[in-house]
Amino acid sequence: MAASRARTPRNTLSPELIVRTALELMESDGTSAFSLRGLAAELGVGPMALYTYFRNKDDLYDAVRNHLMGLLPPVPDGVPWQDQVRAVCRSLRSLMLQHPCLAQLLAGRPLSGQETARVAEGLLGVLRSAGFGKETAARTHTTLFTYVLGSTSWEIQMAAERRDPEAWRRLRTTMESLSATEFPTVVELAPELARTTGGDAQFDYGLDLLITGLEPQAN
Amino acid sequence: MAASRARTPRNTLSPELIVRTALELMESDGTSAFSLRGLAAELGVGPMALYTYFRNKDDLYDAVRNHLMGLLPPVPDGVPWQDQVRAVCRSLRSLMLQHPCLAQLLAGRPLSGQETARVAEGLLGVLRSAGFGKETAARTHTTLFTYVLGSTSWEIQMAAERRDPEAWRRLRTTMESLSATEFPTVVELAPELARTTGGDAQFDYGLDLLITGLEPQAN
DNA sequence: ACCTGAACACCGTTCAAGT
DNA sequence: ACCTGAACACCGTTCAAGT
Repeated sequence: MAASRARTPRNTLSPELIVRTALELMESDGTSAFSLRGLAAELGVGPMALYTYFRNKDDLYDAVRNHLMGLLPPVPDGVPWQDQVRAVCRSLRSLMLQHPCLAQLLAGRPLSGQETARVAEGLLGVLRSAGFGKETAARTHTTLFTYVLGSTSWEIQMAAERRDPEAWRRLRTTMESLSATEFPTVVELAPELARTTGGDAQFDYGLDLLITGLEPQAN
Repeated sequence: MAASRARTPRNTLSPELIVRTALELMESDGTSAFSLRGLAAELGVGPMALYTYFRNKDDLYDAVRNHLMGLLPPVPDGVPWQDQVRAVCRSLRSLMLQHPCLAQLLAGRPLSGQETARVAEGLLGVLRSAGFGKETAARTHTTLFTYVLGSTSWEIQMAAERRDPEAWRRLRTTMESLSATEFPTVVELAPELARTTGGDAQFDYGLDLLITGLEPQAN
């Protein structure tokens, strides 16, 4: 909002500045409220100035996602493969929690860019070193990646819901209106369900289930 | 497209007709191309006619999701709990594959409606009968649900990518440009990775890992 | 190359009005 | 109640033009 009046002088724009500002905007106003026109206003330029650096909105989205994926830490060395897998999955999850727009950018856009390959490389390397076969390593990578994506996206979604009073009221209303004869188990487990929509313990529970299932596959 | 010229007479609209037409439109033209104005045109009415039945676009989205969730088959009886869990998860997955918009409707909208509770009831009932504790049953439900959501959304995304020539070309270019020294494992496992982005075998692999991990929890 | 300004073809939604 | 029509405040993107 700060610079939306002042005209930014020429040659001060750059891909990095645009990506950084886009990210800030997505985080302050929400991913769905993001627009190229709003970004241009924030940067103090006309909407068309952005087209010098990005071919279209999706191209910018890819750049933001690539930037975020570059922030992932390297895989830790010298620990059992189970802990390496845990570390990679937790890193991705906490990056998504820090930057909620990443959930939409990963799920809603086709794959591209070197940075996405870096996650795959880290995880696949761990699995291969642990003795997983080629096909099993690839399958395991997809399984772990989609588990992290799905569970963390859901967690972000539920957290957003809790902040939106209207959505939260509707959810409470639905839960309370559930007939105890038609939905006995949901009604009985309502408190437990409310407690297990997210958080580290919930994430680790599912992750440990997967890792336990994986152990026979290693040699 | 058929009725976009003719004026539909009064009192022929209904929530059911609107939801059904919306679903058809999302499946023929893609979820992202869907608009209230396009839906109204298809129904042969003005855009504002829809607001008699739905408070806004999100309200219509919820109705479409609720309609789809109502199509889920009941949990099979008289088989081991592992097979019941498998059946519930596979049902949800195949419903998502049949109606790709469901992925976006589940991930992008807050929870609401009785139909979403039906899935939870089915799965939680199975787990409780198998001897899972309250908290463990709730945790397991969230884990299984987010696994199905994440893996199937990813599969749908990858399938869409394969149909889009531009996206597909970019992905191939990225994969081929990966340096074999920086990304040795990704390059080595490229064929396996391409084969394991989706399909029944990939889905069941992850599901079986989870179920294997769950077995000690049952009594 | 870098950026502007006007214009096009869209959106969801509000408001006042008609039946 | 059911629906229309005009209007508002937006979009992403193209095109021609300026520096």
